[in-house]
Amino acid sequence: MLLRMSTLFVRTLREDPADAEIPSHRLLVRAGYIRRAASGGYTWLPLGYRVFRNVERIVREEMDRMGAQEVHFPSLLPREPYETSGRWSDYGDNLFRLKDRRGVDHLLAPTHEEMFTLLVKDLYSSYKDLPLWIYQIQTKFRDEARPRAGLLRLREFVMKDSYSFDISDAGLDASYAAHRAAYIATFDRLGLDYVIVSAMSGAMGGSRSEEFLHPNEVGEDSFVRSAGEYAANVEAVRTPVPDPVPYDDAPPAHVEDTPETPTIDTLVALANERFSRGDRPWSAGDTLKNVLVMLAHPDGTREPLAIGLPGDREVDAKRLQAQVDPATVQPFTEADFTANPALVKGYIGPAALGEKSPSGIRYLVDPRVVEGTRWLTGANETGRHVFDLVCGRDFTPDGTIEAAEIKSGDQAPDGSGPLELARGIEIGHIFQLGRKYAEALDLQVLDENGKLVTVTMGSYGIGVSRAVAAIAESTHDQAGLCWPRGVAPADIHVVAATGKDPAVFEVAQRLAQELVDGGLAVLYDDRRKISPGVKFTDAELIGVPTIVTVGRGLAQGVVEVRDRRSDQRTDVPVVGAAASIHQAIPG
RNA sequence: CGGGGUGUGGCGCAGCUUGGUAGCGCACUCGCUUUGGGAGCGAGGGGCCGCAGGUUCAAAUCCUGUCACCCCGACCA
Repeated sequence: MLLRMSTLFVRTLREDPADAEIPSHRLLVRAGYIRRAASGGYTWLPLGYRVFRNVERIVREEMDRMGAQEVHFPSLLPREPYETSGRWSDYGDNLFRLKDRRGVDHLLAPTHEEMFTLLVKDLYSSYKDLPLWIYQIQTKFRDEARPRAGLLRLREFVMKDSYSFDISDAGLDASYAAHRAAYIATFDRLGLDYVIVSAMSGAMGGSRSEEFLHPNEVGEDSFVRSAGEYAANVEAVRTPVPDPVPYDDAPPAHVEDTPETPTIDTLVALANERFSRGDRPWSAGDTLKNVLVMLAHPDGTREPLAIGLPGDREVDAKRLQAQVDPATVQPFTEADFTANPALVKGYIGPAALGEKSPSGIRYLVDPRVVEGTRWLTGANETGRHVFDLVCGRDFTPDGTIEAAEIKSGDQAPDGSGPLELARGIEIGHIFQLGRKYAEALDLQVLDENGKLVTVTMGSYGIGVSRAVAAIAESTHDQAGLCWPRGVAPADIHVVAATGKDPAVFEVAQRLAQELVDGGLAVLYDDRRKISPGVKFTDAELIGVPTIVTVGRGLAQGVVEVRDRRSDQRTDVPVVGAAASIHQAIPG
């Protein structure tokens, strides 16, 4: 394949586009790979589409290699299956809904669980047909509230989604493991770093779910990892539970006047001023903060919930939400306080909380609040707090909840050391769906005893367009893009480093053609009247892994071969140059 | 949905405060020169100033409304 710069449909930009902030977005636009066509929608230009197709090809090859079979669904789908599964409404505003000319509802598919399930139901009815792994590489539509960062979050994007169908839980485990291995192989080939983090699996719980995150500060997913093996989505982090503390020697709880202390900060300051203790000053971690929220359940009922946590931590809204799903968390309003007179805002203490308390409000505490721990907390009277309130002696919560924020330095639950917080781009997600869709859509097969059993499923996604952005994000440098071999738009970029000398063009042209004949994809800068400087900067911006410069070296009978990433340069003789260049390229 | 910001040629921007019929750099076209690190000179083409109302003799500029886009947050396989 020979691409000539003189005719290639591309225009490189000298300046960064104003709306691009992150490197992949900036450089993909500047180098002429993509153009914005809509909010959350990008056009692939020839260079970009070549990269896209390379990524797609690698994903496809690894899916085929594991034994999955490719199918292809429409994106425009009827409402009915999604109505049956509940997702027509559950998916919320992110679902693109539309009507046809007869007023019939349709949607643009955000994922295809329903259709895959129905397809299998349509064709298969025996355990002998399973396991089955099928996948597609498809355009997906999601009406994202806020598309952002170029290709990172789109409203129309390409995803590889595959689905496994098994008769048993053990079979699902095996299908899941097979996908996990295929994903590892895929991302390794793409040259993308990743961490595999355990993820929350939503309302059903219990099922296994892991995300492949490419660690990068522009990513939208927060995760934690330890120096050891441990890595997890922030929502999925379990707090190590401390051992109970003996409290025989603990003084009895005592209520003190603490005027004007509605916040943790003011309380700690006052405690140190008036109630200083010998061994160490009071700190936020000595206090027990009680936060109220209102849960809205899917059936429309509302339930107040009190969360007790050490005063040096905030409630993490995402972690809390993940814990209470499918209910949603709403703020506790002034009206709610009025409706619960037992709650004294700013001075709420355990005595007023709990299902057996006067308020009847369910009271869940952070796992660190174990038996024997003693706390400085609200006394349920304005301007008063209680000291030395011992958990298990003076109050008993209704249970624990993982809602406190994770802090860098917290211990990993598996004992592998302190956690570090990081950001990542979600490039893959594997998920044991279980029987949710099979039950909703009635996918059953006969087992070996002739009995109907419900099939268990897994779903597995790779964001193809997002992977392009992630690769650009992780490989670029100051001068431009810097593609790994395998996804680059070409193998070799041949630069005729002059605007006029016909001999240079002749040699460059011949060399480019020889490389093409050898099976390589070559981008050849054959532009006349373009100064060498421009060609060099363009080559660096475009980021083909090997740049061959034909120019003044010709006088000595050599051309320069340069590695884009390391900038290492070698002169090779013109005679036999194609062969030696080809040989030097791995793969 | 909350907060912030921006809409002027393909791209990046100035002009707006203080109304007078649109400008700069890059890119593009033509000519001459130049040719190993975003060349020089000269001559050109291209913009109903996001849209709709209003004020005014006159609106890119002032007023009202509206739309779009970007960033932060909320939300989100």
